[in-house]
Amino acid sequence: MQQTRTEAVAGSFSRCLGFCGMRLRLLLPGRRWCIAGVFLRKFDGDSAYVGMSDGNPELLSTSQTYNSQSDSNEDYEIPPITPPSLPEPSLLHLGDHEASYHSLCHGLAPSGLLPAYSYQAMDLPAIMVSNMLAQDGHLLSGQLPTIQEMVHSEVAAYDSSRPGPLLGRPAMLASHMSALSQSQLISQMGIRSSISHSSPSPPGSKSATPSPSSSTQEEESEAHFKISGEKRPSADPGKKAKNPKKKKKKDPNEPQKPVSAYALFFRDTQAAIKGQNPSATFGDVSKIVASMWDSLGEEQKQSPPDQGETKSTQANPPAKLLPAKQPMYSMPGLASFLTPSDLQAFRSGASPASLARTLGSKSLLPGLSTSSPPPPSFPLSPPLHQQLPLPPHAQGALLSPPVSMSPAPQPPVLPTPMALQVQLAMSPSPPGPQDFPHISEFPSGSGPRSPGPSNPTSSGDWDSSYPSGECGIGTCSLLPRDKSLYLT
DNA sequence: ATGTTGATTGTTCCG
DNA sequence: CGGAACAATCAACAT
Repeated sequence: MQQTRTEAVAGSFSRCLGFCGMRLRLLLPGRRWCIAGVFLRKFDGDSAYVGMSDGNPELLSTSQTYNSQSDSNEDYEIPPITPPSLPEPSLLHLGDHEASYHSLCHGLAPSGLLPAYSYQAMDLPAIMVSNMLAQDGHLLSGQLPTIQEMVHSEVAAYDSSRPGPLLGRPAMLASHMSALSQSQLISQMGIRSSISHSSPSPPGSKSATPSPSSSTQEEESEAHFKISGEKRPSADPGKKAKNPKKKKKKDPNEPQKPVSAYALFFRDTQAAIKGQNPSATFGDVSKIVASMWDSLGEEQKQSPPDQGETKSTQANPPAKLLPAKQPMYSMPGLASFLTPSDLQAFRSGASPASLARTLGSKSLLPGLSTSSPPPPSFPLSPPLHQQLPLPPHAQGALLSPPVSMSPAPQPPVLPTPMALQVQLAMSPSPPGPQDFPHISEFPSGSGPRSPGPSNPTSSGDWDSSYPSGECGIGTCSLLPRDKSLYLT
């Protein structure tokens, strides 16, 4: 079964003709190919979204294949998988985000099938999305659901417009949640966070008490209770006694302190983790997040946690750097790309520590420390984590199978243009030559890069299309910067 | 101590 | 008394 499904997946959309930085070239069913300029993709097991070069997401549906080949999509038996050995840190340095793609895209496996673990990864429910920026760089928060929403609601938004494949099956994997590589998580988050932050408004409006008044709290609170009819917290019974001092009521009017970087990180990450592994408890998630956090590297942690959110920081430029509408804290979330396997790794005890090690800060922050990227030693059969940052040409060689494809532009599934969130990430602190010219190209959508004309049959083509630099660390460094953004 | 999320529990009010 | 609405608490972890 696994194979079957895997195959389906591979056949449907995982032929990765090339992947570089934020661009993904995919071979679609019907021999069509597309360049996903940006993306983010969401997998709910049946489908994947890929941001198209034109900024519109492309839905790659695999459901047909699945259906035809498997009895029920709903119940996959996914045996616990042992994640392939984690890649060397060095391998990760570039590609957090590639990692996720690889899981999907490395259709190059000898058998043409994706490794089981890959398939599992795809199976996971929510992964997702990102680049919520409009082509012009505006955040699409209003148009696209936040990641969290997507994760939890399982893509409701998309589903609504798309009958078919995209059903999330959140619960399905709970028990099998499998391993996610930290790197993937991180990379995913990187992309995603921007989204989530775009809609800062806490969903839980309930707590969002707009405490109107601002006088003495006590009085106020009392008045509030009276007026609203709500009950004031009566002397807490049992639990409170337990830890009475734990929470003292704080002044509603009191300015909120900046949330710590870790908190933000947690926020972004947990959604992804949960999405993939609904059954994960808070404790589990917390541990995972902690591991990931560790993996991020001290360097970043050291940065003052006053992110953009903090007003005080506004003096700092992140805001300036970022496109207008960008949330200050636009660290791309890892969340979206979490793969089950990653979680599994964590859960399985697969030593978070080791993971952390693996994900050393450098891995995550290529841009920052592109330093010693040992030659990619990733296995031929690339396991899950083949996120390696290969030089463009190298990637081309590896990733682009000789496939002939005919250009076939596909109608964007989503109304909302996906944006290159990357821009955001990049804009802030460009360690290198980061003007991603190509980015500007993409938005045009119908540009040359688009599915049409170009006939990316050969890696060379791919390469030529995209300057080597793109795949280089510099480009990939976008993700890595995620954390930095948090910390910014 | 505070923050992260989500579930649970406890409290109060109303019909 | 049951239901609704809301607040408080808890979990693990980092700051």
